[in-house]
Amino acid sequence: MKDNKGIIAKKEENISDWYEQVCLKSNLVEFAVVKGTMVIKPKGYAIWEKIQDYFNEKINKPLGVENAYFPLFIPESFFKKEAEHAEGFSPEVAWLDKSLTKEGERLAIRPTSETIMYDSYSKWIRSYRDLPLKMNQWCNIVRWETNTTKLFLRSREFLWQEGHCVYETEKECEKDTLKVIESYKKLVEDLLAIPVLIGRKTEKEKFAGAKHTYSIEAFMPDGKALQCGTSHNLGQGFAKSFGISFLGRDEKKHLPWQNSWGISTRLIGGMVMTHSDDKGLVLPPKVAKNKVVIIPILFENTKEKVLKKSKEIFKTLKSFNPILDDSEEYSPGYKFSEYELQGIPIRIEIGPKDLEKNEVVIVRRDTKEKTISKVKNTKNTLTKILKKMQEDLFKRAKEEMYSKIVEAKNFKEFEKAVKDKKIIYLNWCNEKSCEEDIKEKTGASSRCIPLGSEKQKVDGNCPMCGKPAKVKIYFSKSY
RNA sequence: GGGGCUAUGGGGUAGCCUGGUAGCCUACGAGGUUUGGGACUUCGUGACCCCGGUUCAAAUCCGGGUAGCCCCA
Repeated sequence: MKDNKGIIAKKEENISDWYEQVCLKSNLVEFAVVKGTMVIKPKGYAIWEKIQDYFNEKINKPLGVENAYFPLFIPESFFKKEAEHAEGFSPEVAWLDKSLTKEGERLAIRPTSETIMYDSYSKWIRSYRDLPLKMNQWCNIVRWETNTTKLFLRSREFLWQEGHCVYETEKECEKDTLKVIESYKKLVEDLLAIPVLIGRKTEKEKFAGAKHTYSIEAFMPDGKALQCGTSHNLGQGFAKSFGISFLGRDEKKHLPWQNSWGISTRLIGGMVMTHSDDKGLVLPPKVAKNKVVIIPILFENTKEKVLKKSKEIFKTLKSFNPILDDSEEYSPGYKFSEYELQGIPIRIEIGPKDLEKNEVVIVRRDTKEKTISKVKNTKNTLTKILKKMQEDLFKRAKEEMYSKIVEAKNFKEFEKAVKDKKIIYLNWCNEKSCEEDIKEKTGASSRCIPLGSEKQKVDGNCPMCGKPAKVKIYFSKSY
C-alpha cells in the first residue's frame, strides 16, 4: 500500500490524527477558511439527512411536532430577558459588528433559539386552546468557542434541530421531555449504533435557564464522553421572562410550562469515532447511502462475460442503492481499499472463477468476513448480512462501553480511573462545590445521574468530599 | 484561559540551522502494456498560508496575522 492514500495514523496510537484523517479522506468533510468552521460534503451531508429523516418520522410525528424556521439574528434585549440563560451563553455568543436595528441595538447570532422563538410564542399563545404548542426547527447555530476545534465534535458553527414546546401543565411537559430523551437514545442506538447512557444533568451541567436537563452520553474510544443529545425541562422561567401566558379553563391567567431539546451534527463525529478503523470509515448499514459496491474482476479473456453478469446483478440489487465500479483504470486491490476508506458496508466481488460456479463473493466492511453466495440468493444474503452488521456494530460498541465503567470508592480509585480513561460510577453528594473540586483536581466532569436511579436509596458518604451521598452518578473527561 | 509545535503543487513531504536554480512520492491529463488486496512505463500540468520588515537577493532571518495539532487549567 502506498502510504499517503489511506489512513496513516493508528486509532490506538493517536486517535486525534486518526479521526481527522478518517473524516477528511473518506470525503465527509473539509476544513473551511474560518477557524472552527467546516464544509460538510455530500457524503457527510447524506448521513445528516438520514438522521433528519429518522427524526422527522419517528420523533416529530408521534409527538405532534411541526417544523418551522426562526431568524438567525437575535436582538440583545431579547437575549438578556432570562438572566441565567444570558449568563450561561455570554462567553460564546458572536455579536454582529454593526447595529442593525433602528434603535441601534446590538444583534447576536443565535447560539440557540429559545429567546427569539419565545418572543413569537408570547404573541401566539392566548388561551389553553392554543396549547400544547409544539415546534421544531432545523438550522445552524454559532457558539464562538475559544478552545480547540474538532471536525463535527466541537466547531464554532454546526447544524442541529431544536424542538420547543409549550404546555398547559407541568405533568404533560415533563412527560414529553422524558419521551424526547428516550427517543434520542433510540435514534442514536438504532440508527448510528452508538450506545449511550441516559440520565439527568447536575445543577452545574444543566442548560442555562432550565429547571433540569436530561442527556444521553456516549463514550469515545479515548475515554472521553460525548454529549449526544439533551432535553431540557424549562419550567416556567422563560414563560415569565418572555411574557408567555394563557387564559386557562378556569378563566384565569396562567404561566405555561416549556421544554426544549436538540441533537446536532456532532452525532456524525461520534459515529465515525465509534465504529471506524485503521482502514477508514465504517458506516452502520442503516446510515449508508450506498450499502453495496460491486467490483467486477476483469481479465482480458473473460472481461465481457463478467461485466455483463455484474450489470445484471447490479440491476437486481437496486434497493441497496449499489455502486458498480467497472472502471478499468484501477486494479481491484485499489478499488477494495478505496471503498473500505469510504465505508461502504458491503463489497461484492464478481470474477471469472465465481461466474463458473454461479456465485459471488460478499465481504463485510467491519469484519472483512467473506461469504460465498449463489447469485440467485444474493439479495437475501445481503439483507441478512446488513442486518447482522448493524447489530454487531452496536453490540461491540456496547460491550466496550460497559467494560469501561468502574466504581470508585475513594479519591485514589477515582483519580486512577480517570487516568485509565474509564467511566466512573459512584455514590455522590450532589454538591456543586464538590463537582468543581473534582474537575479541578482530576479533569473529569459529571456526565449524568442515571434515569430511574433517583428513587433508589443511596448509602454511605461521598468518596470525594465525605458528605452524605445522595445520588448515583457517572463522571468522566469529555469533549 | 496558559504553554509548546507546525504551515511548501489536490494529498504526503525534502529544502530552512548556514538567504542565491524549489527536489521527491502520490494525485491529475494524454499514450502503451496490465488487472482475484492500493500494477508498470513514457510525456505533461501543478506549490513556498497572509501582511509587513531586513537584504543586491527571502520558502529560508525578524515582527504581526490566520489556520491546524499537542499538553496543562
